[in-house]
Amino acid sequence: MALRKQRKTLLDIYERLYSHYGPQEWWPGRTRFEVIVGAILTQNTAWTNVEKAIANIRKARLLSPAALRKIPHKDLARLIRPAGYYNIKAKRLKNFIRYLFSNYAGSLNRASRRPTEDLRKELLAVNGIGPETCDSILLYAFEKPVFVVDAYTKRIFSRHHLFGEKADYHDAQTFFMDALAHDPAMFNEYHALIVALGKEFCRKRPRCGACPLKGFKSA
DNA sequence: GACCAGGCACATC
DNA sequence: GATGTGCATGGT
Repeated sequence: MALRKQRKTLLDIYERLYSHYGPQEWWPGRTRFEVIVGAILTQNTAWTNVEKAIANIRKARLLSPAALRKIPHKDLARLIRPAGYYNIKAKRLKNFIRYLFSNYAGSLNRASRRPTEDLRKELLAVNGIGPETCDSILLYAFEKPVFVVDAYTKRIFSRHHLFGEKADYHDAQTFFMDALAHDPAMFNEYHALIVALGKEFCRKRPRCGACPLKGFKSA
């Protein structure tokens, strides 16, 4: 009963966002590998800065696991400079690459055949890949049915009292995954819509203005 | 010039 | 287990 209400609330919000923003066509990356690189580079960073970093890697013709494996840390750090935290992110990219080669011979296709739960555990064990980056990779690179929670999700849903202010990542994720069908395409669109809404209206300092969730009442 | 962005690991209490 | 801090560029 409570779950049905939760489901209706979540679907109502989804409908509002979808009719306001339309399809988001995420992730903005051309290949699986590019999606993963973006997922790491966008940690606490504006996407416009990530685009510059990825463009630099592409221009240097290094946007592949094998190429990034060979390039020295220092050179990689220089290329991704616009994305900020470039030293730590270069290390994180290298950590992922090392994992990919030692477990899957550098093949994302091989990795994608692994059961979701196993893949999730492995990714979380890579230093520099936390819950959001991990789930972004699972959903957007591997099309696994995993709901991605980010700062906007927590902010928006706690401000609307749909879950507590101190709900952690797993609490928030469970809120969606318990109530919704496990459909990767829908999870993809929902998270992307939340980010679209967040960017426009729900930054740290909210500016609700013409927010499509204005006046929203949960079921 | 302050504030913020599609986090994460690590130190300290 | 909770809370604080470093990591850094570029846009508003």
